[in-house]
Amino acid sequence: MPVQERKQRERAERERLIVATARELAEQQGWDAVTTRRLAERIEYSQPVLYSHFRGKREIIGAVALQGATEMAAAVRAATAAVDGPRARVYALARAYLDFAERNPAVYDAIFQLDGGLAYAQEETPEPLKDAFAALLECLGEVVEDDVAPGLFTEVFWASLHGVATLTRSGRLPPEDTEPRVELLVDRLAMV
Amino acid sequence: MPVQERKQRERAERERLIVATARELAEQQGWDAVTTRRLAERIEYSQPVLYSHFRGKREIIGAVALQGATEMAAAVRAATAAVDGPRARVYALARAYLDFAERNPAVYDAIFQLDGGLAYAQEETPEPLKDAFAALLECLGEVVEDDVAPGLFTEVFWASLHGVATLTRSGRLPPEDTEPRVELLVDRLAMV
DNA sequence: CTTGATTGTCTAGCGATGCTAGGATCGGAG
DNA sequence: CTCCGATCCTAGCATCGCTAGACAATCAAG
Repeated sequence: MPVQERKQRERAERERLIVATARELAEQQGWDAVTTRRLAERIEYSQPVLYSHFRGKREIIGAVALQGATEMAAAVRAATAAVDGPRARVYALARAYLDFAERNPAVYDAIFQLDGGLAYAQEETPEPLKDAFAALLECLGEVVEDDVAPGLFTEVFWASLHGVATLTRSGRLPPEDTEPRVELLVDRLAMV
Repeated sequence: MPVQERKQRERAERERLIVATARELAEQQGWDAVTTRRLAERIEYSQPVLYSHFRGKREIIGAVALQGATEMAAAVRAATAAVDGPRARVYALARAYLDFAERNPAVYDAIFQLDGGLAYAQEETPEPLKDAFAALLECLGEVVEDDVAPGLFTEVFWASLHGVATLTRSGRLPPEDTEPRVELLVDRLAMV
């Protein structure tokens, strides 16, 4: 009975469309503009269809976050893989992280600021989130001394980048000096 | 004609009441629960009265932010004043900052996360915000080498604390290890 | 003391929001 | 051909931020 399979395929396809459209709309006009009505209109279905895929707006944000986390992990790995030397890799990581945040502000918010109903820092944390953290740890583990736990070091480094990213984007830090900030951060935190 | 003065006093008093009530409600149930209706009900006036004091909800958040920034500056100065040694002062500052964020999450959000319509990092930035930054700078300027600008250093240190504070409170960092994170941060960033 | 205007406050309502109930419509199975 | 179940939509609920316009209280002038 391949008819059911086709329906399942179409359903999965529509779900991807919802997530992609929500993401697009959020990047264009911010998450506040992502209303269930507008979203439904853009995918050319009625509102209740959204609720047959997701429990609510939160879960849609969560879906965008998972997609974004996967991309961010890939971006970080790509940026660090091409670089020689642990310290230089950390620089590349920091720049790639902030670059991702700047280029995909809505996705970054979905992952790190908004409530997408996801579990963080737990066993049941979704794989993409774990993997994004792992991508950071792979690189940062190389520049941590023996007496410091790599996980702890990664958390601190990540938090610092997160602070720079969010404060800059909300206008609380002047954007011009991002580069020297990153240099200072890497110089001090990464002690080979 | 002291009757007008009395009215002005009463008006100012009511404005304080609005800000205090908004803050209280936000700390109790989160900023989402601070609706104009609920707020009006609590101060025992009708909704439009709020709009005779503030342009809208944003400005109310902004007012809470300014009040909070003043308190935070005082908290930081009080925590650092009682400590001997520049490095120990930096520890005290970091703990005081994170403590303030944990004890006043809604106020912290008003200052550093939400949009209160305030200008940051500019000339027309309100005095309380400038002063809060100044409070950090006073302490951190003591542990910065000559070849690093104190302002830049303060920004980076602040951003790192902000990252730890926000990621912890949103459940993205496990709260148990905050203490070692702060130690690592201070050890690395503050190089006497 | 009585006007008239100004100031202050409230009731009621607008256009949105997230979300849901209940009816219509369409397809495959007997 | 008829039924039944899945699928989708219209319509609506409660709530949101915000505002217009009516009403009442207060004050200066006659």
